[in-house]
Amino acid sequence: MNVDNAEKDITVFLVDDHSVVREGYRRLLERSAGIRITGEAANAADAYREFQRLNPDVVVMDISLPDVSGIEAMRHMLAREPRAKVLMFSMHEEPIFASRAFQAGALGYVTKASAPEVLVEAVRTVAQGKRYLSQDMAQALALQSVGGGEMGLKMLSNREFEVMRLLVAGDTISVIAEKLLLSYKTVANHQSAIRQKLGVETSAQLVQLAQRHGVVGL
Amino acid sequence: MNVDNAEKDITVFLVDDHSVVREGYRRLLERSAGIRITGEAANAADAYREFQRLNPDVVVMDISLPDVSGIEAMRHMLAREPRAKVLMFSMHEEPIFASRAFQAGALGYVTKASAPEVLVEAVRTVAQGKRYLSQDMAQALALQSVGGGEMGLKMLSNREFEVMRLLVAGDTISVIAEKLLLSYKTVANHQSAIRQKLGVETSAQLVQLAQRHGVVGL
DNA sequence: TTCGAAGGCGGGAATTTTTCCTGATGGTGA
DNA sequence: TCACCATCAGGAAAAATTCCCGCCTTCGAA
Repeated sequence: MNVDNAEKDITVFLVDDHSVVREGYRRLLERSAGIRITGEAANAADAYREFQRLNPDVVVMDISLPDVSGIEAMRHMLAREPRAKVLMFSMHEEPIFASRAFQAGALGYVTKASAPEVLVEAVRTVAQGKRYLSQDMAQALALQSVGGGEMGLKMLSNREFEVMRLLVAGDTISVIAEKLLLSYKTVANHQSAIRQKLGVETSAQLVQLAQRHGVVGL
Repeated sequence: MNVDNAEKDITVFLVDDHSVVREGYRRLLERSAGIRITGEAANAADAYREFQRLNPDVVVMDISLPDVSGIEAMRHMLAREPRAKVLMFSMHEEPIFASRAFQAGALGYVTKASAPEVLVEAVRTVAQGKRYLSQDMAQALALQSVGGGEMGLKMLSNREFEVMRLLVAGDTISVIAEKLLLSYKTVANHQSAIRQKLGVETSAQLVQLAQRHGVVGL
């Protein structure tokens, strides 16, 4: 924290809806030399606004946010500032989430189950503009691509995937429309497309399929 | 530990599988006077062993653990030491979790979405042997009991239960009607009754509720 | 640069599903 | 016996879903 380092400090912006978890990030990262927390947000809307104002080196973003998903929030940021470096930090161990995150432009993906040092390591790596993938996730992703695994969910577009997750979570069409700022009709149409693409007839089947592929929470 | 403080400090034992989250607990609680972290564990097995050794005043336990659930772990502890004070700290906003936690003997339940001070407050309250329930959860639990909510699959008639299982299994109304030798209308009407009695709006919610109650296989 | 494919959005109309109300039947316990 | 409830099912109305369409925007290939 002396002046020499100040210009080299990596500024980090935290996005997570659980304040206790943010405390955890903060403590871990601030204990590491050359890393400084420059701000926090608990939801996507705040995150986007603060991100523009602070222009941090790295955004550490949880996937599960109260309003829209962290992946959506990241997309939003990247649309405005394509050089933003986003590190996704999620409780989801399922490779599909990492896959989606990278596809949407994330530079890194780390699960919360990882050792604390992994997060620090990931932040440093991402700050340099390099990709980072935690060990366990790399393993899982590799196995997935080899095994050919879950054909189904891959054919969903981003929007469809988003809608599917909320449907599986139990949200009604109306609630989803509100959350995603879409019309009821659009969401209903997405739902039809999802059912068709995945070849399911009932919501229960959709839930089961999603659960088999590990798309459980948010 | 000198004698003066030892008898006044509240000793807290943390159980959570995410180390970053444990850091968050630790930071928050240690910043509060009169609270001391005496140990940590990342899974139920370790938690149980350490609990016996350390005999802390309060156990702060996450519900989601890698091996068995935090509720099971708590049950285990209470079997050995009925006076153990366990504060459940979970990401689940659904009242069913709080309900089950209290039923199993928890003294407190706080969601991770709560403000940090709430956790500290809860630890102090629980340490005194008093129950603690976070504001949002109290609200949800109250509404649930008033609204008749998901008191249980018990209020379903035999026929309704039968239909529910098939619905959860993914069968369409038509298929169920065939299997049970009923008219489409009858099954559809049963479905309506089921939804109403269980207080769910979507099939996905129904599946989740059924799964929580262990109606998974057949 | 132009073109076409694809994703995303949402309206309209037809169709299907769900809800709500009603009545009939048979069993059960007070 | 009688009240009650589970079960079954039909009709009508309401809601959800599907299928079709058109309009944008983006993006990569020609």
